[in-house]
Amino acid sequence: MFKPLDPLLHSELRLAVVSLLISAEEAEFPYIKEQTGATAGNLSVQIDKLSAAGYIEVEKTFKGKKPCTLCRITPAGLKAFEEYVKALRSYLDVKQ
Amino acid sequence: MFKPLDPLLHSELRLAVVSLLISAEEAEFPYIKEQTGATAGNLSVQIDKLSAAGYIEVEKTFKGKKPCTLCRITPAGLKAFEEYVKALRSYLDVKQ
DNA sequence: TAAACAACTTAATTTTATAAACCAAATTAT
DNA sequence: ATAATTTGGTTTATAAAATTAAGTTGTTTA
Repeated sequence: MFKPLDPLLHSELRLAVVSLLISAEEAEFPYIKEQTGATAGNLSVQIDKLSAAGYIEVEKTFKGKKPCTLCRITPAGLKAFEEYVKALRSYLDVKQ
Repeated sequence: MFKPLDPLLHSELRLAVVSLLISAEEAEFPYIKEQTGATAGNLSVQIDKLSAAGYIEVEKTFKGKKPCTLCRITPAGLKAFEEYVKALRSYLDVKQ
């Protein structure tokens, strides 16, 4: 009846990050922070979790002298997102 | 960009309960328990939260001699669900 | 050169979800 | 009759998660 929802994606902030990265293909930490309205601490933690799960990849470079954290979606992340959306439909597609 | 998600509905079990009640218009505790696969304790807690928020109404009656907890969606619950789905779209509608 | 800022991370706190334990009444078995 | 089991839950305790607050490192600006 109801398909289980990937707990890693069933989180407002992590879902926003993944959604953003699917659209953007690549984004910097401050940009994600601005777009999601998250605090830096929260975002840092959630990015770590997505990265640990292999849903995104994080590259730490420099932009001139400033550190720059670049994030990208991975194929696994894209697949997980698609599965999540499919599972969600079992909750949302309700004949009223 | 990303609309906030009603935390009361952004929970796997509570979303399942509301989804079920929108389809069924009325359901008993054991039936909801079976359909969602939840434990009685967890379900009891989440039903309380939905009820406290006015998203569902809970009627305690008897079926013969056995207690029977009946749940129904309320107009507020239906509206909240619709808003939630609308908000979710801001995360899911992603042009790949 | 000291204060403020950028870009984070780590640690602490709060919130939330889940599970375990419990309760009361009814049914079934002995 | 009464002891054990089942039904239908609730309450309390624990585990996990999200969020915030504090701290770090290096940089720019006054």
